[in-house]
Formats: sequence, C-alpha cells, structure tokens
Amino acid sequence: MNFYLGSLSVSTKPDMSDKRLPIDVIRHSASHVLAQAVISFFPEAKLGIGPAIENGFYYDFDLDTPITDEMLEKIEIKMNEIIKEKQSFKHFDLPKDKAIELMNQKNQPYKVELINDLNLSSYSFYENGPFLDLCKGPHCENTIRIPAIKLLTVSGAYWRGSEKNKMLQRIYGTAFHDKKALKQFIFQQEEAKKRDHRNLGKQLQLFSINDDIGSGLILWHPKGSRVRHIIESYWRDAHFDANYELLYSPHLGKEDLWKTSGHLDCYQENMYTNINIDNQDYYIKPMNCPFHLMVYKSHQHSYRDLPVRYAELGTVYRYERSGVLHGLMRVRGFTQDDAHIICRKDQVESEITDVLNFCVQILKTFGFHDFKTFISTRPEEKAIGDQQDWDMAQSALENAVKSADMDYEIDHGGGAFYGPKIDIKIKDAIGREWQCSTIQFDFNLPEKFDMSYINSEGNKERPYMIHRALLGSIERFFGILIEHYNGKFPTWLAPVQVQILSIVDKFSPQCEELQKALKAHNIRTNIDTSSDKIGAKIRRYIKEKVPYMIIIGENEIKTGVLSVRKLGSNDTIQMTESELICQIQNEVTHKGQLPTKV
RNA sequence: GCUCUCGUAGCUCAGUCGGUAGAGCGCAUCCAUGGUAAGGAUGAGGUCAUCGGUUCAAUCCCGUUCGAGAGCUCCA
Repeated sequence: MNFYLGSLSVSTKPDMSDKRLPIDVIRHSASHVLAQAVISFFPEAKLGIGPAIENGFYYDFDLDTPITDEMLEKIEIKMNEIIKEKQSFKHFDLPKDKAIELMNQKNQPYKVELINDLNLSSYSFYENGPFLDLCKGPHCENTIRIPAIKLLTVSGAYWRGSEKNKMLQRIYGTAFHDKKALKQFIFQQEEAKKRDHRNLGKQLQLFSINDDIGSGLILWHPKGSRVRHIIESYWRDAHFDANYELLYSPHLGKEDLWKTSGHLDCYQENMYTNINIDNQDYYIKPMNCPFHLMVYKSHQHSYRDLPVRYAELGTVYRYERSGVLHGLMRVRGFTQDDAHIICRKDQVESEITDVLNFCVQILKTFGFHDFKTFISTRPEEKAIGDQQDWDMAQSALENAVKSADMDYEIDHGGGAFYGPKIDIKIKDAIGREWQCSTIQFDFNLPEKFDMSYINSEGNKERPYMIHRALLGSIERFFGILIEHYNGKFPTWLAPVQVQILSIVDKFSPQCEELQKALKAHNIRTNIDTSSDKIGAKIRRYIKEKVPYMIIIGENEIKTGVLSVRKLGSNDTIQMTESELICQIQNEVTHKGQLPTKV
C-alpha cells in the first residue's frame, strides 16, 4: 500500500557517523525540502504525502495553480537555496489530539486525515527552518547533506491512489549521493528515451498506430512483420521440438462459452461488447483458454495420452482504458504465445520443470540472461481448489525453480484465486526489468468445463491444468526487444541482414548477382544502386542499423573479394562470398547475441 | 476514465503579441559517376487535428470532439 506517509516505508536508521546516508533518507529529506520550496511560493498549498521511491521521491500537493515547467525550475532553484542554508531537521513527538490540533492550525486537512487513520499512541514530526511535517523519519541531520537533487516531472495523482478522491499535483524528483551519480541517472533516463521503441519503430519503419484505425491497434509494417515472422517461426519450431501441438482458434465465441469459463462474470470489463449474429450473442476473445479446452474436450482422453500440450499464437482483444495505452507495450489487440498443459498429478512437477527450462532457453535466445522469478501463493481470501492441491502445486513450482538454479522470491498470498504461479522478470540492456513469462496453475477451468480423462482403473478423473506464456505478448515483447537492442537487431532477427551498395550505379548487375547468391542461402538482402555517393549510402544504412554492408566497386569486381562493413565498425573487412555466407549462417544458427554495450 | 501538457508538410520542428505559414530531412526531376557518416540545382507537398463561438478578420483567443505524451489506476 503506497498511500501512507512515505516515511513509514523507510526503515533504515541513519548512521550519522557514516558519510553516506541511506539513499532513501536523502531522498525523503529532499521531498521535505521540495514541499518547503512549494509552500514558499504557494502558502495555500495543502500537503499530501512525500515518500522516497525507487528512483527518487515525490510530493503531492493540493494546489489550484497548475505547476508549469518554468515553475518547476524555480522550485528547484529554491530547493538548492534551502539546502545551502544548512537547516537542521528536528524531531519531536505529539499525542494524537495535539498532533491534530497542530495540523489543523497549519491548515493541513490531509495530514489530519492521516493522523486519524494511523491511530498511533504518538505522532512523529520533523521540522526544518520554517517547515513542519508529520513524518516518521528518519532524516539527514541537516539539509546540506542532500548532495544532488533534480526535479523531473509534474503529474496528477489521486489522494491515496483512489479515483474517488481528489486529483492532486505530484512533483517527481530524484536525489543522489553525489553529482556524478545524479548525472549517471540522467544519462540512463536519456538513454531510455533515445531507444524508445515508439521512435525507433517509426525511424526503422517497423510498425505504426493509426488514428483512423484506433488506439492500441498495431499496424505491422514490412520490416516489423519480417522480424515478427522470424520470432514466430523460431517459436513454432521450438514448440514442436518441445513436444507441443500447435492450435489455431477463432477470434470469437458464443456467450455461453464465456459464461461457462467465468469470463463474463469476472472479466467482462475488459471484454468488448457483444456482437449479435443470428440472434446469438458472441464475444471477441480476451483469452484463448476456453478454445483450447474445447479442443481437449472434443474427444475422450486416456491417462496414457497425457500430458497434452496445446500452444497457440492466439490474438486476443481486451479493452484497456485510453490512458494506459503505450506504444507496443500496452495495446488493445495482441498476440499471446499461449499454451495450456493438461496433465496428471504425477506429471505436474516434471511439466513445470520442463516449462521453466524451455522458457529460459527461449529468453536466452533473444539475448536476455538476467532473470528473477517470483512464486505467488494462495491468497488469504476466496481461493478455489483444496489446500492439498495448492500445496502440491506450490511445491512443484518451488522445486522447479530450485532445480533450474534460479533466484526466487515468494509473494505470499499473491496468487490468483484459481491457482499459484511463477512470474519471470528479465533485465534489459539498460537495467530495466520486464515481466513477460508467467506459468500459472488453474484449478478453476477444469472444473468449469468438466474436463476429465480415464485413469488406469477405468474411472473418470480430473486433470491438472497449467497455463503459460513465455514471451507474454508478441507486440510487447517486440517493443522490449527493440529497446533492449536499441534497434540494432542481431543478424538472425534483422529485417535486412545485408545491404549491398554500389560505388557507381553502373555496377547494378553485379549487385543483383550477389543478392541472388545470398538469397539462395536465405540471407535477407537489399541493394542500393541509387546515384548517391558511397558516403551518403553508408550513412543511410548505419541509421537503418543493417548488420552488414557490402560495397561493390571496381576493385571488388576485379578481385572477386567482397568489402564488408559491419554495423558498429568503421573498418571494411575483405572476405570472400562463401566466408560471408558462412559467418552470417553461423550467427543465425547460434542466435542469443547480447546487445552492444551502452 | 481522471489531472496536466500538447496537436503546424511523409518525418523532426520553427513561427505568427489575431491579417490564411517556414527550415532541415525525405520525395520528384535534372546536373554530377563520385571509394567508406550528407555533391549540387530546381520542384511538388499544409483547410496549421476536428467542429463551433468571439472578431471586419482565427492556425493563434474561448469552448467541443478526436488523438498523443507524462502520471494516477489497471495490466500481457
């Protein structure tokens, strides 16, 4: 819960003898200075909360005047003045009634609300200079110990995170131990901005989103489609190798199907409205599960048939509120790399282990090597399935993670009502974490769809069901890949692998000949025989981030040796056609290339 | 959905304190045939997102709708 006094989340005691205070203490102190600066400009501002957060701090204000970017600059200047004044942070406690009296006197209704709700025996306050705040602390001894600050953005935030409450203005800022660390942080932010998949998607002509088509609906351009096709081909081959069967299922289904599955009860707010066909209501699918289960149910299964592994690149549509849409990362129509494993109890653990290893294999192929796993267990309230099944499933998940030798954390009570799960987070080239993969037990759907198999005694038995997605959504994963590689796709993924450049346009026939030869080896090649100078052409394909450029001129034609320029290198390497083909094929076979260092 | 900010050529962006607009890249044509990050010239392209209001006059001011961005909330 993030709506308490931010200070409550700071548990570290400051050690004043240590020159390096905990970063949260510095940031939290900086948030007080921020509030102090804002109050100095707007004495009427009502204070919300001001905690330290992962990459900095914020403070919420109820203030009628909108805070502009220029104002933000002024506030930051003021903050630096306050810091230089070396104001001491003084701490004192008050009983509840006195605390409320003090905050009423300061005209701070939100603080009064917090005091009332916290219900403690005494309330802690911090004071520095003219500024006073309800706060558990701890703080720096004085403001000069806040070494480097920067204000970042202003945005809206609901009081206590609830849409029902008033929207306050939130100022985000950050603080670091020294100017160098602050600079590094700003550099990282800028780096993230530079490799924003929305910009790269436009520059590299990978995809677009068209207003006339609709928000959150992706148009895959030829180059993006090419990359997607490569991803999907690899994915399909890998799934066949791992003994999955691949399915295709329709994009909509009758109302009764979604009633049975429970989606109309539990998920309707994310589903698009009904389509009436021949007096029957149909719904566009937000998930693939019911279709896969229907395939399972299309005939009777023996215990000998299990496990059944059905996978599909299934395109689903979900209503997402307009404000949450974001490039490829959050869309309204997307393709899940979905699978459902239906198995016997005695197969559960090995299935989970296999899925986990398979998942790691696939993620590594795409250049991700840093993983964190989270096991979410049975929620306290309303969960279906008996405790034995939950225990069995949870230990299967834990054993699988252990045997894969992966670090994991347990999120107690964090599972869905229908079963426990493992989520896997991957770290990208600039240290950001993304959750793509999820492996979930489902004790619900087998019940609802009355799934069964015939056991060795000839009796009907309920199978176990595991739902999993490895890349998550192809759209989102593509967005993450673009940013991970900064648009410089490794050779096996690059939409164009080789760009052939002629020095002079009269060498076109030789270029075409080479292209034909490379194409015969499944190498994706384009030719530029335009009348631009070679320097201009090289510049163009560096910007297009093509892995290989081959320059064809008089010398090459005479010697029969190719001049090859690799992306990221300013030198040309001489190699024969077969050497080049061999090198590219080698990269394509091995995959898994890491992004270049930032 | 909510708060704030924004919407000018295919792209990135100037600009007009109210008198219907400009650059660079890209595109087209021509000249140039040049060896490793931009050769030169000419030209085409815009109801200044939409609808309405104020005004002699709106791209600019006010309001509406649509869309985008940063957040909140939610989530793959």
